[in-house]
Amino acid sequence: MSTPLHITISEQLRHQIEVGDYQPGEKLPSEHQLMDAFSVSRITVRQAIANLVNQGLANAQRGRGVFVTPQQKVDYSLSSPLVFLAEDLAHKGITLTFKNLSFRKVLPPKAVQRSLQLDSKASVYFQKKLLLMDGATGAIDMSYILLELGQKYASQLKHQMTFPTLEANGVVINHIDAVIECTHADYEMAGQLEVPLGQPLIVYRYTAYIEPDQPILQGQTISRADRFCYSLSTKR
Amino acid sequence: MSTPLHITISEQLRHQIEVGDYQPGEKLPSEHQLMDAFSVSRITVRQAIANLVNQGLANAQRGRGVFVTPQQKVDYSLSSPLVFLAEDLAHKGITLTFKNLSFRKVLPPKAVQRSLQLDSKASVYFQKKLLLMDGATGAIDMSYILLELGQKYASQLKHQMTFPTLEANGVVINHIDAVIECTHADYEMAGQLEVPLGQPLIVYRYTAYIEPDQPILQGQTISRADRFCYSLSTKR
DNA sequence: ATTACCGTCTTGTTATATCAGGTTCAGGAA
DNA sequence: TTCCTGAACCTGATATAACAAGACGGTAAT
Repeated sequence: MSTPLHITISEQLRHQIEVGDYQPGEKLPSEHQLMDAFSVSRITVRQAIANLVNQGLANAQRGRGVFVTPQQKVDYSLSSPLVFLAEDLAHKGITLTFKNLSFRKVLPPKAVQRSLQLDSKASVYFQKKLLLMDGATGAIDMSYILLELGQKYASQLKHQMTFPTLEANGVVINHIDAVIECTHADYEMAGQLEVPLGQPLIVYRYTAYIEPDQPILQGQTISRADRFCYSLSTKR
Repeated sequence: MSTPLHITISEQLRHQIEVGDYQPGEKLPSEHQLMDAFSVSRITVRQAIANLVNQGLANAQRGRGVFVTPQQKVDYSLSSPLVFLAEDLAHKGITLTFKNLSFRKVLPPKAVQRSLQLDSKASVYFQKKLLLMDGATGAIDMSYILLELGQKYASQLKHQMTFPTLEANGVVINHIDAVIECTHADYEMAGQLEVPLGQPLIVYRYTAYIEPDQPILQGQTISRADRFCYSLSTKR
């Protein structure tokens, strides 16, 4: 027996999920039922379920059961990030809501100072927003914006996404430098985004510039990899 | 005690890794040592280590021990994907090697037929390449390319990346539509990319066009999220 | 009718135990 | 000196067991 039992079990369940034996949102058999069905111990069954959770195929809810995770991703277009994501999603029947977690004047960390080309005493506004799609957590955006802009558009920034707010107020963003990478949810992030520890998160790190080459905004959007993807078009 | 022991342990180890008590590549204490140190059972220690592995902080090697995973990512620029990645990496002292896993004429799946605007009987070339960075697995690229191009540049395509090969032969790519998303390694992918089951992978799905609006290439690069990131510049 | 409580089901945490199968290295055989 | 082998150590797989704690539904009390 070269392949472990827990792999055999999780692979079979995975197959059943993929062919639709278990529908998205449906409850999988309980640990006891699986123990009986496969004649294995609870540890083995739990390992198999952990495999599914780690693959993003299922999510366990204490006291309730293990459920098939629906696989639907929201597409965020990087080619036109200024488009109102909310409206874009509304077309697909998804409601986007915000929760302003923080909006305050701070002294930015050194790295931000550098990329925003600030002198060491300059304050900026720090904003942290939680993005909910149909009420479910989707992403957290944390960014630093030049003091004057933050001050001027404070009320709007608290209720809208940053790019559209700037755009709507005539702040023309010339270009955005960005890096996309993927990390894991640490204990803290896992709690905030309501995912199991270690689940993949997409980090979109950006710096936005206006007119000549003046950086005005720097931040990162940390999104749940099971609910977000990014699209782009590279032109020559 | 509201937070579980395994979380307490993994969080402490995580902290020690982050402050450098354990250096990248260094071996963590063995399970038995951790059992003694924290006065817990082996199951608890193993759960704690699983937490670290799931967070991409450590990797376990049977018979050898658990080691701190080095966190160094290769940056792939999407704004100029035609640049020779190999040369780009060479500047950073990283050697890029290839392994051609497959190169053959096939009838493409329906989705590819559509995006390459082919009629249902047209064959294309399918290529599958394994990308190694300093000998370590980094990514797998699978793509479908128009029959004539595949045939013409077969020998080069087997040893180089696709975009630079086309570019070097005067095939001018006009634009690339792409989507970036993040998935989990299933059992098969985990084996090919040498990561634990469920580790995050970045999927770069692309369609490349020439001249008027003629698609010539469609594929996806599946890369290890712990070793890859993508950078881009969005211009207005 | 509404609320409170309790039993049952379910997952989470943790301990103890055993065998399997890699890795490493020292010591002995060739 | 080289090679083989076995002890010691390490992680992986799996069983059994017990208690904790969240969810849920039914029943009894208000």
